[in-house]
Amino acid sequence: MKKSLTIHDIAKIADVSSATVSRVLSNSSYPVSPELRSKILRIAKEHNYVPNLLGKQLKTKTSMTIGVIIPTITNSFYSSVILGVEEIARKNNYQVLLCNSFQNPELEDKYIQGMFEKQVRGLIISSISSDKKQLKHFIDMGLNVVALDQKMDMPDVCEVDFDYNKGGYMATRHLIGKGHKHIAYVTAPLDRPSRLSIHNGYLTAMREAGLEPLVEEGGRESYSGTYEFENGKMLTRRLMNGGWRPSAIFACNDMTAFGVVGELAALGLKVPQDVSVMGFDGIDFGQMITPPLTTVLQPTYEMGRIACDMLLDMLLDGKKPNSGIMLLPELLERDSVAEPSVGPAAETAAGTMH
Amino acid sequence: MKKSLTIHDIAKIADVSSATVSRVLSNSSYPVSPELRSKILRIAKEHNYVPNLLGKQLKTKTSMTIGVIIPTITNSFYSSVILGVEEIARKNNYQVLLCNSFQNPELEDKYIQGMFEKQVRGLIISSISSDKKQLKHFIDMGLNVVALDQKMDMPDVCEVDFDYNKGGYMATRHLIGKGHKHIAYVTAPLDRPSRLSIHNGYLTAMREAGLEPLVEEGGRESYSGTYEFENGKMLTRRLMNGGWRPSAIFACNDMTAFGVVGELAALGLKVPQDVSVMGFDGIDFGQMITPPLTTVLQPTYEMGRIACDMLLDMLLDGKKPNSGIMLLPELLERDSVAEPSVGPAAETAAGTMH
DNA sequence: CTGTTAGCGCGTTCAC
DNA sequence: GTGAACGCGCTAACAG
Repeated sequence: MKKSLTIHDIAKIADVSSATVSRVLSNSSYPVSPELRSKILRIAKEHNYVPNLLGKQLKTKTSMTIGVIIPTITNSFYSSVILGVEEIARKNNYQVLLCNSFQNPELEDKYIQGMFEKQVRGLIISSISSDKKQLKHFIDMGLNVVALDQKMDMPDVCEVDFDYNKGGYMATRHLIGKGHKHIAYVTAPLDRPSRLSIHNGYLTAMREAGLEPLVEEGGRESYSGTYEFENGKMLTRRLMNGGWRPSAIFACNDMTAFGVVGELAALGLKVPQDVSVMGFDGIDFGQMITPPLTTVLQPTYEMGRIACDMLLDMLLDGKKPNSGIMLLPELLERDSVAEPSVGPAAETAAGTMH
Repeated sequence: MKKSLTIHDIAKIADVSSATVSRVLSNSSYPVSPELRSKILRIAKEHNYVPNLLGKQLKTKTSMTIGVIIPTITNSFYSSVILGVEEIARKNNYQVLLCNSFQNPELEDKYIQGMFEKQVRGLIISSISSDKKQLKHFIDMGLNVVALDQKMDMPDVCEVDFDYNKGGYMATRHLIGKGHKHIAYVTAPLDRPSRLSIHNGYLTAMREAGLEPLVEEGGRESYSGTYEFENGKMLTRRLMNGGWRPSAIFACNDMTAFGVVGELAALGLKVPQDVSVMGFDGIDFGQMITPPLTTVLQPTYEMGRIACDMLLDMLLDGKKPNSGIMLLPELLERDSVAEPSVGPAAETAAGTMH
């Protein structure tokens, strides 16, 4: 195993001081004569010089890396966000330290500590931890934080948010606009701000239209990877066995909507002829099922890019950008929503109007 | 912004030397009297001491972080692998630096260089770069590498492999066992070892059974996120317009299979009654479509865990484990494959036998 | 323009 | 059992 060179080795070979070598190799603006510069550059290249950033970082107190903490990378929402984060990071010569917290607060804290020890001073986090004490402490010590997806409500923490409320409202309005009156909402547990907001949007739209809402809420979630899907199936079964048969079902996310579609098929019901289905998220897989899923698009990649941009602004300029940003939803109209048929479901609906 | 303490600050407060503080706080085996030990521990805790790992790493020449380079995290195959990698890393107090190469060799090289500069000495990589010169150099300099998914054929590089060949063979055998004679294989470009292997397994099984193979190969791929799906659709269209109508279609991966299923539906054909479809990968979404996809399971999470274990072995013991490991495929029987019907497709098949 | 020197925070000899 | 002193690789102040 070959030993790697230091600036001192290069200095010795070039017969100059290590300071000069440093000035050249670190692209310092400090003046160095063209001859020496090219000579040092040549020698460094010849010997495959690779700088040891630890030395540099120790001195300059900057580790060119940012941390990202998310629940789990296998959720395509987050993997897409990360792709955006990494793109911006790369363009600024930063690297990304990835952590999956599984929504475990202790793990989350441990990760933050570990990153701070490595002198990471920029963090993008989708946090669930209710106890912000530790994070607060690190922020005092110089950590810059951008919150993603989940609100933090902390001073000095920038947020990249998405208008879940409006998304829920838009989706419901779309269904109403198609003529639906019996619109059910199926959701994972309403224990997170984002879910509550979508739910709220749904309720608002229903109320506005003078329609009676019907919400089915799932049980405690697990990280099986198919929880959402199973939840969608289960809630649909419950829904269709109830007396109040919806002509449209709105799901809190696309994976849950897949479950809804699957269960509807199992019950012999056609989408969208018999029942319309609306998702939320806009993941790629939505267009791969039959029929392609009508849904609300959440600009995940863009969220990642923006979050990283904000973080780098904080890191470089030391200035805190406008406290936050709110991204807007967009309706992705595909084929899983249609006007209610004049079948039994619609007739029941008409019946309730008298 | 508060300033963080160093061991010297702690030493001053405790009225001892920084050496003693270091010995206590770094869990050194060096003997220190119990009184001093507890005193130092107490003071460190009271003052929220957080070690600066850069100093430690500079001294000990070990950065407790491993690098992972993959084509793109949005591919659920890789995100699942990474989850496994990170779990093992975390249990060993390592952290993960994530890079998406988009199969761009220059980006790949740049990332490797960047990591090496940060003193990362362990790398898990799914490389596409044909020019291994740079990597070879870094290995000489002390980089430990585990290749994932893509063979590297380099000495000193451990491989975690999957028996794609056998997987392709098993899938085809399964179809044959169900009574299919007209089995087509649709695939993304055969430009990667893994794809060639699956293809090979298919050919072998067909040849053994005295059946005529039919392969449809897609055009150059992009990273649109839905390339595989579109490719599956396109190839299916081409296939069903041809004279030789298959009773079963085997796709090189699940996403492509989704495209096959979707296009078949668009053509008015039912799966599996009219045409059977077999996927490859075993991603979670496979069970979320209708009908649930029969496929070959690739133990991605396990691959990640094993790769990371191997890497840590190399890193800690300095020893190179047995050069590689090969994971075996498993058939995941769901509902997209059935016996061929006695419809037109089967009759045509029978016809060719005479 | 160039070199000398002094740390960054930590671990580790080597004396005591 | 403890402390003083040195150095990991690099940058930045200062002097020339």
